[in-house]
Amino acid sequence: MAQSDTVDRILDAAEELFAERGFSETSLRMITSKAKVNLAAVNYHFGSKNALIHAVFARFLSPFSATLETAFDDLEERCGGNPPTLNQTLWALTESAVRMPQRNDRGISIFMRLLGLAYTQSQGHLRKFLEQEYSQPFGRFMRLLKEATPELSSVDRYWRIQFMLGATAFTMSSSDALRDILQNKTGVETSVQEIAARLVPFLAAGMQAPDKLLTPPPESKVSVA
Amino acid sequence: MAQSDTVDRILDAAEELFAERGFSETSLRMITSKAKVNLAAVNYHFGSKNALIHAVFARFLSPFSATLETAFDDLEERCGGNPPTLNQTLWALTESAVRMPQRNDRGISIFMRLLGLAYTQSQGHLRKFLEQEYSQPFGRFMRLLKEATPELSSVDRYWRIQFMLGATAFTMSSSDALRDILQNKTGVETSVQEIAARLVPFLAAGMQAPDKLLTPPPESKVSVA
DNA sequence: GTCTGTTTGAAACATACGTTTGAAGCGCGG
DNA sequence: CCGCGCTTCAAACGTATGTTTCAAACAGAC
Repeated sequence: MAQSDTVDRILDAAEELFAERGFSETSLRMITSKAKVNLAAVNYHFGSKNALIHAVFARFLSPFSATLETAFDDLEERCGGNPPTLNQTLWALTESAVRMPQRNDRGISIFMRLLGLAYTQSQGHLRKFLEQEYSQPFGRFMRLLKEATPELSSVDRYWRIQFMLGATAFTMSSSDALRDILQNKTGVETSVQEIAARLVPFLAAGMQAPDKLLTPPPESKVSVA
Repeated sequence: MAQSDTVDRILDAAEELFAERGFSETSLRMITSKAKVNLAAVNYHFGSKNALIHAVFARFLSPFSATLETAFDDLEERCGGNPPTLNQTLWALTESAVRMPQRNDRGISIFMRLLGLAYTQSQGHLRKFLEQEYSQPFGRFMRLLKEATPELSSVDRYWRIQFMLGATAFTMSSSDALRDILQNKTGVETSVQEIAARLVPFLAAGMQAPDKLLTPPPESKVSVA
């Protein structure tokens, strides 16, 4: 291709390997040999391994971020002044993720897994990069969530958002494995879209759970060993 | 103490470092220098780094597993034949975790964070170790969940359990950080117990969400970039 | 006190990593 | 054809890792 396809081959290989093995556990040598390029190419084109990680994220996060912004625009316009509901907000998010232009059939899975890893493998530099690069759509999502759940105290909302993020990031980060397990056990095939379709109602219900509900642990006489 | 406290010092240091940095990112040299023991001591007493990781888990998972079993025994006895409710089951679990005999004040946080990491940093050997070592209480928990949610199809239940695990593991694995953020933003202090008290209702509500509820994405005209 | 098995200690080993180097190869305008 | 950017390549560098080695220190039994 026009602009040296070496850089794309590296990004493709890195994306896939990062997704299936994590960042620290993936060496530049694995990446370059999978991409069939010279080892030095990574440092030549990207500067460092960390910069490569950033580039991998930027490649799919930037289009996603744009798609998401227009989805939120549409949503807010459609609601004309009234704040969108929780369900609508969550759907706008998952729809944007699912509709992303894919490089290949596993695109969505990789995308999800990488996002999960980003949250999970607390690589300081990655977190910083994502925060300062994509703070706008993230902040907007938070604002929409806030307007959609006015009945929650901000502390309650804070924790429940963390729970949502957790359920999402975790599930998505191992969606491939979970799908395979289910497939083996029951023969049921599951698409990422279906997982999302099950996840959203779960999240919405949890988010709107009756109350802090400080259920006293029901009279347990557990004798601690 | 009697049986060389070297091994305990190593376990203490390893536990703490693993919890705050992850497994691959923690070197044996960090561990041994924090524990003030010789580098070779790890390989002498445990055999390998992986075996050390297993030992760290076994040290708190075995008592926990025992505590959990008696909690489930109590619960089932108290229900006399009837299957315990979802709330009861979840509470039995979190109660057991919280009531664990602690080595120090941060014990619970470390415990939680390690569990989160175990699920999250897909170290093949760890997963295998945990599966074959603690399959019994885990399987029992699954059975209780199944009996507490007979209205769910097994596929629905499967996914919702994953969502619960995700919310829990993720939240717990970063509970320290999340607590600090909230503290800085609002000045509110939060104990692990309080997090659990907020998490359980969230999980229960999500688990019992109305239905698969295949909400059609509400008429979006998103133009994908 | 001496012997024996266990534990510690300092040093080295082999390997893997991210990164750098400098020469070779390439495409292209002059 | 030459010369000049950009890119590729093989090789090396420096560092960090997990693990091994073997001698010294130790503790308890006789």
